[in-house]
Formats: sequence, structure tokens, C-alpha cells
Amino acid sequence: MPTLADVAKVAGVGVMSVSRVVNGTRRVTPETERKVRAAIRRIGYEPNEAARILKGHRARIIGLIVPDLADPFFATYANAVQETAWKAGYMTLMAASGHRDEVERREAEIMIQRQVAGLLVTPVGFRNDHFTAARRHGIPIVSFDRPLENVDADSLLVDNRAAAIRVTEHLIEHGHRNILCLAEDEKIFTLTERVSGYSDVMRRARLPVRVCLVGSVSGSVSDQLNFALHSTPAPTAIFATRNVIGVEVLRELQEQSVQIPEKMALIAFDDFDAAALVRPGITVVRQPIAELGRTAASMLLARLSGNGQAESSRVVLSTELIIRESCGCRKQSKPA
Amino acid sequence: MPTLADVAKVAGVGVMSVSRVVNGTRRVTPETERKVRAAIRRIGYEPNEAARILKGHRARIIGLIVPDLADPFFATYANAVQETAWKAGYMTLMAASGHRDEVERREAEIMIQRQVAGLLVTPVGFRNDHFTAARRHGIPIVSFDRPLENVDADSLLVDNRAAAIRVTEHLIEHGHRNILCLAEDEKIFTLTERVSGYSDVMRRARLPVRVCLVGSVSGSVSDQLNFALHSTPAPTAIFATRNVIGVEVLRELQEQSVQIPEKMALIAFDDFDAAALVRPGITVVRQPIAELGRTAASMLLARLSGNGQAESSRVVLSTELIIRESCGCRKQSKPA
DNA sequence: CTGAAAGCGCTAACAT
DNA sequence: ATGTTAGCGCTTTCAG
Repeated sequence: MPTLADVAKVAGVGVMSVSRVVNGTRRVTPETERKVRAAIRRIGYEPNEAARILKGHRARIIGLIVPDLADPFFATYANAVQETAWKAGYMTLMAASGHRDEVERREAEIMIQRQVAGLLVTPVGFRNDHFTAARRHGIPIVSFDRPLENVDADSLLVDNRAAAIRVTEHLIEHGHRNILCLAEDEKIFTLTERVSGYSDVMRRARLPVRVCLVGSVSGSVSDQLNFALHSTPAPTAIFATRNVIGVEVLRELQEQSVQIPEKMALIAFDDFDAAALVRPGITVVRQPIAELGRTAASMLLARLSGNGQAESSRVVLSTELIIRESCGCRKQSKPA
Repeated sequence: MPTLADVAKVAGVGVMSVSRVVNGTRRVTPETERKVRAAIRRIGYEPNEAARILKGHRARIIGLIVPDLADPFFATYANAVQETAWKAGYMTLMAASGHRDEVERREAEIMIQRQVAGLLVTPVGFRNDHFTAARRHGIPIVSFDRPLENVDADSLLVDNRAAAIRVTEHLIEHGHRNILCLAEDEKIFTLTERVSGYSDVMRRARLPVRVCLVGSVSGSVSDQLNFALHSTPAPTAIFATRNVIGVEVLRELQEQSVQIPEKMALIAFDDFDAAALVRPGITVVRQPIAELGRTAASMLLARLSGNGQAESSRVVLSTELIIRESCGCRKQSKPA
């Protein structure tokens, strides 16, 4: 592989002229520039990142850490991030933490050690010292989907509370008084927010707050749903706070031939393929995922080019309620 | 950040002893090793990759290039690859080519320049010189899902022909004589294989080969499907050769209230959420995607540790036909 | 078994 | 505007 010195020799100039042309660090005679560019083209020179990094520069790489790359939500997000970063000349080092604190921690450490220029992370845990470490190394961080407590980082969140409030109110408008809220038993910021939005509305309306947890500790969706169906008074509507829960609820209701929305109304968080394909269509909260990815990446890129504010920012985007029929609405119409 | 020299100073030994302990390159006195390890722990030393790479070593990074990271197929695959690589101590640099030849080429070039240890790629095009370049640099390549012609690389493929044959025969067994095959108009290896499997079976059975192309050039699924539905004789079964085509066909048939499978049978390639949720369930060809990802990564890792064969290998995995009801089968039963 | 020195390719700092 | 030098942290080579 040809080096910068090789280019200099071929072009008949000093190494620094070449370096300056390549990086545009300073002005150079048009004549010199021409010679250098010609030489570069002729011998096919490409700068060596490793040497640059060794000199104390940052890699033109951004590190992306998410809980699960196979989750459609994060896949769409990751794709948008990668695309945006690529356009700005950055590659993306991606890692899935598998929802595990220690894995996330180790991944962050290795990325820091690799001198990534910035970190884009959806944190799973509460111990955040690995991220404070990154900040100490001067690596900017943007947290996505969940806030990063006690760390100097920008964050891009979605207004989960508002969405949950909207959902709950919509169901109440349809006349439901017994609304079941299904959530994961793990303590994930987004789910907590959604549950809290639901609870507030119910309390304010003096309706019973019925939150039901599912997961490895609390039992399967199918089991929990069955308990609820046979309780008195039985719920007449369900708010599924997460994409996979929504899909499982749907499967279970179909299995048991429970009429939607007559016997049971349903609104789920996150749009999914099947939601538009099944009859009746499932009403969902849609997050603008690709846009979120582009925004998150842009926030980080802004920091990298030094265009950021001094203090860390917190951007909150809102969601959209996609009305289909599972909430009780008629096709293409607004609720009564 | 502490350097190797710092460790040496603290431990009271030479730098090379430290290097040897860290890399296990050669035997050292237990006493020396103890001192070095203690010092490393004490000052929190982590080796600097950049310096290592500069010395001519490869980065412990593998490059992954796929057409689209948001596509559930590639997302699941990428997740499995990343996980497998991580366990072997490698990080994963991911890039989506957006199905574009030039982008893929540039991404490969940059990865080579970054000294990735190996490349895992799902090529979109036919000009493969960027990959031969990688081979010249001694970077091993595994091509996934599609072969890489004229390049010295391992490949991991799925038996698309066999799957298509199975699908077509299954529909014929159900008594269908007019079977429509819907494919993309772009020349993608996997789709070509599927179409060819279908055609062979139809020709052998002396039935009409009816391949219908959709895409940016040929028109939307909806349009093409409408043409076909009003042709004489109208098809009574459809083979959708790709996940998104399957979903769109399903949507269109529902829209037009075409009874499945009575008026129109349907088998699609790639399983999707909705396939199991809609009534009737959609019969699909399922690829073991996560397993494919793990296998592909393992093939590359084997090369990296020098355990590979001398000549390049070509592994072909087979698929599974998930029988639901859209093909005409009864629930939980085999075809007549 | 251990240490000292050279240099990988690049750029900051200085010199011209 | 351009060239020269030193050194980033590591490992290869050669001496001890």
C-alpha cells in the first residue's frame, strides 16, 4: 500500500504538502495541489487511519450500541443512522448489548479504546460510569430512546407519556371503563413512561388502574391474558405497551376467537406489518423511526464538527396514533 | 490513557516483557508475569489498537456489507453475525449498500483501508474487482446469500432452487395448473434461482410458465396482480418469490376480497409476522436466518484463525416449508 | 529469558 | 508556501 511519503516522492514535493492537500489543512499553491492530486491518483494512495489515530486523532467511526439489532425498531433506526453517518464520511461500528448491562459496558469500553469519534447509545442499565469515562476522553455521546442519567450527553427521546395518554383517552372515549395495560416486568424507561401515562389518565377519570406485567419473572403474555380475561369485571380493552406484546396479544385473542373490538378492543405501541394486514386492522402508536435515526445521527455529527451548543440538549419527538379498527373506530373514520 | 511503557515502568521491567505477557507471544518468568499483571491492573492499561495496526497487524474488526440493514432478513442475520464475532473478540463494522453497486464498492474500499480482518458481504452487483483487491491484501471474504463470481472467497448460500421446486410441486399437488410466479425485475441471484426452480417444474409438468415481474421498471405489485387476475385463464395460485412481494400480494388480495385459498392460493418466500397472524395463515418458505448468520461468521472466523481449508468452500443450506392454510392445506395437516 | 533500538505512516511544531 | 524533524504506542529484530 502506497504511503504519503510515496506520493511526495512521485509528486516531487515534501510530505507536508501532500498531507495538507489531503486534509485541506492549509492553503497550497494550485500548482503543488495539481501535482499532488495527480500523484495520488496515479499510485492509488489512500490515507492510513491507524497512523492518524496514533497521532491522537479520532477515528472517523461512530459507535452504535442498541439492545438488539434484530428488533425491527432498532434495525430501522440503525439503518438510518448508518446511512446518515456514511454521508458525513463516518462508518458505524455496531454492537448489540442483548439487554445486558455488562455487555453494554464492555462494548462501550472497547469502542472508547478504539477511539471512536462519538457514541450513539440506547442504554439498558443504570450504572453509567462507562459513559462518564467516554466523556472524560472527550467522546461526545447521544443517548437514544432512553435518557442517560448523570452523564453529560445529548438525548433524543420520544414522548411516550403523551402517546400513552392519547391511547388511554381514546379508549375511554370509546366507552371503555376496564382497560388493561400490559407491560414488561423489566424496568425500561420507555415502558415505565407509558404505564405512567396510562395510570394518570385512569386515575384522573376515576377508573381502575390495571397494570399487568409479563416477562421472565411474571409469566407469559398468554398466561397473564387468560387470568385477566377470567377476572371480574373482565377488561374490555387492552393497551399493549410494546411491539412484541402487541403481537402476542393479537395471536392469543385470535387463538381464543375473542372478537376484536366487540369483545376486546386493542391498541398497541409500535406499528408492525401484521397490524395493517389482519382484520380488523390494529390501531397503533407509530414512532417515526427512520427520522429518529437520522436526527440522532445528526445530533452526534453536529457535536463532532463542533457545531453543538455548550450544554447538552434534550430533544423530544412526538408520535402519531394510527387509527385502524381494533380500537372500535370504523374504517377511515374518527371516534364518536 | 496509560501506555505499555507506563506499565513497564510501574512493574519495573522492560517494555518487551509487558508486550509478551499481554500477547502471550513467548514464555516469561512467572515472577515477571505476576509483576506485569499487577501493574496492568493497577493503572488500568488497555492495548492501543491503532499502534498495533500501524505495525502491520489487522484490526480485530470484521466488515459486514448488506444491501439493507432495515430489511428484517438482513437485520436478523447481522445481529447473529455481530454476536458471534463479539464472542470471538471481534467487533463489527456494518454498512448498508442500499442495493447500489458504487456504494458497496466504496464501502469495501474503506473497510480494506481500515485494515479489517475479514469481510462478510452480500454483493449486489457483478463488478467484483473491489473484492479481488481485498483478497490481494490478504483479507479473507465470505459471501452470504449470493455467490461472488471470480473471487477467491467462501460462500454460504441457501438452496433457493430446491425451495422453489418444493413450493411449485406443492401447489401442483393441490391441483393448480395456472400458477403465477411474482418476482422482482432486478437481477438478483436468489430471485433468479427461485424463478428458475419454478419454471423447471412447470415445464416438466407441461403447465404454462407465467412469470410476472414487478419493480420500478415493470410496475407495482398491485398493478401487475390486477392484470393477471383479469387475464384468461386467470391464475388460481401465486408464488411470491420475496418477503415484501408476499406482503403486498396479501394486502392486495385482502383489499379486493379475493378468498384465500379458494379463489387464489398463495405461498410466499420468507416467513413474516403477519403470515401466522392473518386468517388463513400464509404458507411460507422459512430460512434459518440466525443460524445462517452464525455459520457465516464462523466460516470467516475459521479463516482468521488460519483453520480454513486451502481452497474456498461453498456451503449450501436448505430451507423449510411452513405449511399453513393459504396453500389449500387444512390446519395442521398434510396435503392430499 | 530479557532489554534496547528502530520504525510502521502520519501530522504538530518548528524552520526556512 | 513549503520542507524537516520528532514522536504517537506498539512489535520486530537483534544483543545480551
